[in-house]
This record gives sequence, structure tokens and C-alpha cells, in this order.
Amino acid sequence: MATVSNVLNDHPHVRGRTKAKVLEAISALGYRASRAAKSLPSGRTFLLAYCLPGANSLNAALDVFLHHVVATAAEADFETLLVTQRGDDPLQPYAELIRRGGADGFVLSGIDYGDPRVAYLREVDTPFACFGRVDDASVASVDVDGAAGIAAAVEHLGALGHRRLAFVGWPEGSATGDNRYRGFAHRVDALGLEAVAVIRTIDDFDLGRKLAPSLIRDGHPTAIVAVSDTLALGVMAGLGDIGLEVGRDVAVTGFDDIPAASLAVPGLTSVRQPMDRVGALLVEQLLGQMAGETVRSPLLVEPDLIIRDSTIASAGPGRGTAL
Amino acid sequence: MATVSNVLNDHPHVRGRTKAKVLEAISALGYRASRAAKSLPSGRTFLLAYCLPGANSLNAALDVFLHHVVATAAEADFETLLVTQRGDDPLQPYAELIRRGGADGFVLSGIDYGDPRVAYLREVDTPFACFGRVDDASVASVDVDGAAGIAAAVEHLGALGHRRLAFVGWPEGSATGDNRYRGFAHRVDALGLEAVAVIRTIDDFDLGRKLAPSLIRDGHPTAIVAVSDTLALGVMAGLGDIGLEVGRDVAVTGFDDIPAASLAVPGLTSVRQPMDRVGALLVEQLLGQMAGETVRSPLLVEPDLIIRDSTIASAGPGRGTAL
DNA sequence: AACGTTTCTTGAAACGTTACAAATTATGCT
DNA sequence: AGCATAATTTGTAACGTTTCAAGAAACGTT
Repeated sequence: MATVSNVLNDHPHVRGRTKAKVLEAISALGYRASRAAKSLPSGRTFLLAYCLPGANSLNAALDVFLHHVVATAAEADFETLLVTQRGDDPLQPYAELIRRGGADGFVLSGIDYGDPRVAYLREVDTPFACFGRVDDASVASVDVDGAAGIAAAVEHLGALGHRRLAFVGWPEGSATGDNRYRGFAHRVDALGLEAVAVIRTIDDFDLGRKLAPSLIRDGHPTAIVAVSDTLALGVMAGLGDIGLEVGRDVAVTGFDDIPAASLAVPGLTSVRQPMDRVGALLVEQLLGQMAGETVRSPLLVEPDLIIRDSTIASAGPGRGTAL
Repeated sequence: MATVSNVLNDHPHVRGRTKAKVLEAISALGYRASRAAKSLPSGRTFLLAYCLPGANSLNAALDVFLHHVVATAAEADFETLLVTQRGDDPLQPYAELIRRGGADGFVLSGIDYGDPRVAYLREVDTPFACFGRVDDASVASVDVDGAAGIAAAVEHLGALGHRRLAFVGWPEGSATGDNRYRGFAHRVDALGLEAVAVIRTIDDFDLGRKLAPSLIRDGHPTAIVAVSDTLALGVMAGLGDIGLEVGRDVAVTGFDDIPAASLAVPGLTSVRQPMDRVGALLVEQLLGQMAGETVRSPLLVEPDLIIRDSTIASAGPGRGTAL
């Protein structure tokens, strides 16, 4: 009994011959260690938990994200528990699970400045890893380099000859939105381009649509960089409303590469977050931390610019008539 | 110790005074029963498992679906385990989990005719509930009444005055696709409308786009009913390509109400599956079955027709010039 | 008040694993 | 070969719950 345990846990002091015999018996019997029995004495559950976010831009890629979280955890023989928030205390699912030792670690997403979950989990000393930047290098976190993604879009537009750019962003104060805006501002400066208009609004298609005409009127941009696909698609619709053809008269870029980006006409050039890598890296960081390794974070992953017709239908600014 | 157990499990033969004292102590100490310890003697895990599907039309609504699965399970004090398929044996995740008693029941989605998982889980006598119809009333299943959803779309088009309808479907042989087609054919008949063209193709935007012009050319429909939003959006793009204005010249309907449907211009009229109810009902069925109740299935839930400008921009057929 | 009966409470075993100590077997040296 | 020592194996307790049997308290009857 103890020997089987030793074999399975790679303890030293097991003779090769014995180990082979045990492994043979194990495969002959199809034996698998019971998780519950393992948990009981150790207090560990071999479970990672993820709390489903509410409405959230991650949702479009939730399947890919979760798939990689689960698969990466499975490689280390951890399983993934899914929980949701009941009521409106964002800490409730975590507190609940911790109180009865329901999970060994947490994967968090949708992290923003001063997220209460971070403070809480640090306080109760439970391992966790965050999707989203945390201003503390001792907290395991993975983030997509949104600034670099937007910068790549600006670079792409600059290479096409655009000089007058506009930005449609979220209200100041969100970590993700601010980061993306910085990518825009810095790269526009670095390339000697002109930011002719900046609008900030909540992430809503109809608002993007409504605001697009004024953006054109006020700054006469030849290209519009949006902080999200939802807003970008709204902007595209708004441009259509005033008779401009996206991709010919005005270029538009988005962020997230949601399915709708490729289903729009013209296709929306967008920045795709590698959710597969994010999910995998988060779990790797979390498991590393649980194994006592010191984390190096935030870990930044580079997004990919997916180029479609909203920027290259006729590859260049100033072809339109309405400008 | 035993008394606490009796109190928590509502056993008879516990005096009210004792019960009160125990409950008081429990809340004073913040005591929660350990899942592992509960599992060990009973062999039950109090865990339901869901295996993430690969690419799948459910993915757009995965967050809502999962949220309700998890929340409904939580109400009965069950937690939800997420697993994925490793390798290409669709039975692997289930067999793996069953072998070491890793879950008490399974929630399945993406069920099609003769799904091997159904046969397998019945054989090993493990409780499960399917999203998708199974031709066996003893198998717990919940399905969206796709036929009724498409019929509602046809009804809506008929009420708008459309008489010549076309259908863009999936290849014959999928339970979901066939069911939706039947809804179209039957309701067109019942209303005395004319099905002037039926095309079957895989679920791909570009194919829908490419096929739309021939659909118009061959049958001169005034309205096109598509089996999915992806195809519907492709059809809309294809109609735009030949200068037709969707909502004015031709009406189009889709199915699933993916986010892109409301982000398109014009907005796509679509049939929304109530994934919240489906998730909750699945878990209710599963837990009921585990508690020994006999299941009444398949349980059909009615989808909702979400009406947008792709059918009502100018409310009626034949206004266009190109027909 | 004593007894029998019913109602309630408690003690002990079991679940399958791991850690640790104890027991056994193998090895090296004389 | 015999012994000391090292290497390997095995026995046992513990984890926190539930179940079942056994024990104790409350109740009703005489």
C-alpha cells in the first residue's frame, strides 16, 4: 500500500524491480488514486477554481481560455472547478471555497486597479494568478500587452499612409483601457502622426455609431482606432450612416477579434489576444507559485494584429470623396 | 460529532434544542463540512462534470450556459468540474473521470444522432443529461425547439407579407439542422407560402456570401431563412455584394442570436436560444435522475424570435428595385 | 418511585491515501 | 560466514465525515 504510494509519487528508495511490478499491477487493474482520499490527510484538493465573470469582453473567447486553463491544469494532474458569484459580493465565491478548503488556488480574470479580490486573497494567503496587470510584482499575473497591440494597429495605419488618426476609447480609469490608450498616444507620437480626435465612451455599439460622425466632422481623421471591436463596429456603422465607405474612405481598427469582426462587411482589422497562451501561462504561474517558485510577473504576451478589409480594401487614405 | 452530521443532514431523531445549539456553534465557528471527507466513505463526489466542446455554435453563449449550470448545481450543493478532451477519443474525458470516481454525473452538449457518449454512459450506468435530443425517453435531455424557432421566423415573415421564401440550411444528417429545416418546411406549408429555394451547406460565412446571389437568381425569394447566424450574416453580405439592401429588398433571418447579429448593419432578426433555462433544466434533470426520480424527456424549451432591421427596416416584400 | 418504552445522543469503524517509524532484506566488509 | 550498515519494504496512525449499533436520557404508565 505504502509502496504503491511511493511509486506513484516518485519517492526515492524504491527498487526498480519493485516499481516495475507495481506499475504493471496498476495498469492491469486500471487503478487510479482517489482524489478524495488524497485530499483528506493532506488538506490539498488538487483543484483550481475559476469564477465565471459577469458580462465581460472575455466572454467571446471564453471557450478558448477555459480550454487552455483546464488542459494546462490537467497536465499537472489538477482539475478545474467552475464557480459563480451568488449575490453581489465579489469576494463571496472565493471566501466560500476557501472556508471549506474547496480549492488549492484560483485563476482570476477581469482584474482592474485595486481589485478587492487581490487584496483578499493575499490576506488569506491563498495562491492565485490574475489575468490583468497588478501593480505588484509578487502577485502572479499575465496580461496581454494591449499597448503593443494598439501600437501595432497604429503602425499598420502609418505604413498605409495615414497621418490623421482618431481614437475611440473607454472612460479613463480602467487598467485595460488606459493601457491601450497609452499604446495609441505613444506610437502616434513616435511615428510623427497626428491624433486629431480622442473620444471616450462606454463599450457600446450604438454609442460608437452615434459618435462616429462627429469624430469625422471634428478632426477629419483618415483612420479611426477603437479600443474594442464593439466600438469599432459601431463606428463602422456610424460611418456607413453618413455615406462613408470603411476601408476606402476611412480605415477602422478594433481590439479583441471577436467573431463579429470577421463577420462584418468589410471585415474588421483587429488585435487578437492569444487567449490560449494566456490561459496556459496563468495556470503555469499559479502552479509554479504553489510549488514555491518565485513568480516573475506581470508576464506580458503579445497580441496579433489581424488585418482585414476595414483598413486595406483600397490600402491608403484620401481616396474617398467625403473628406 | 455524529450529532453534527445528523443536524446537517436533517436526520430525524434530533431534538430541536440540540439542533439549535449545533447550528449556533456552526455559525459561530464558521464550520463547513469538508467535501473530501464526505466523499471518502460515501464514494460520492458531489461534483458534476462538463466537458468543453470543441468549436461549436454553443460557444457564443457558453458563458450564460455555464453560469446557469454552475449556479443550479450550487443550489443543490453540487460543484461543477470542467474537463476537456485530450487526444481524439470523445469518450476519454468521461472514461477517465468515471474510472477514478471523479464526478457523480455529467452534463453533455452538442449531442447528435447516435452520439457515442450516450451509449457509453448508459452502459457504465453513470447519470448524465444531454443538451440536444436523444431518441430515448429514458435518457434525460433538454433541447431547444429549433423547429418552433424557425417556424416563428417564417410566421413573422408571412405576417410581413412575404410569400416566396428561401432556406439556407446545413447538410442533411444533423439532428439540429434537420429539426430546424422541418420547422421551415412545415410552417411554410401550413401558411400556404412558397419555398422557392433550399440550399444546404456547411456553417461558413463565406459560403453563405457566395451562395446568396444564386439563391436570388434561381428562386426570386423576398425573404431568406437561414439555419444559423453565421450563414445569415454571410447571406446578408452576399446580398450587399449584388446591390440588394437587406431589410428593404430582401428580408433575412438567422438562428442563435450570436453577438454579431446585433452588431451587424442592419441588425439581424434571429432566434435566441434561452441558454439560461437550458443550463438550469439540464442540471435539474440530472440531479433529479441521481435522486432516483424518473425523467420526463426530452424537455423542449421554446426559443425567442428577436426582431431586428433585417426583416423590418421597411416592413414588407417587394419594395426593392432589383427584384 | 420504578419500570418499560420511546426518543435522542454518542462511540467506533470505515472510506483510501500519505508520512513516518519500524521491520525487513540486501550489500559490503572483514 | 558473520556482522554492521545501507537500502528497501511494510505497518500504523491520521485526515473528517457518515453509518450503525450501543448507550443514555426523557417520557408515560403503573
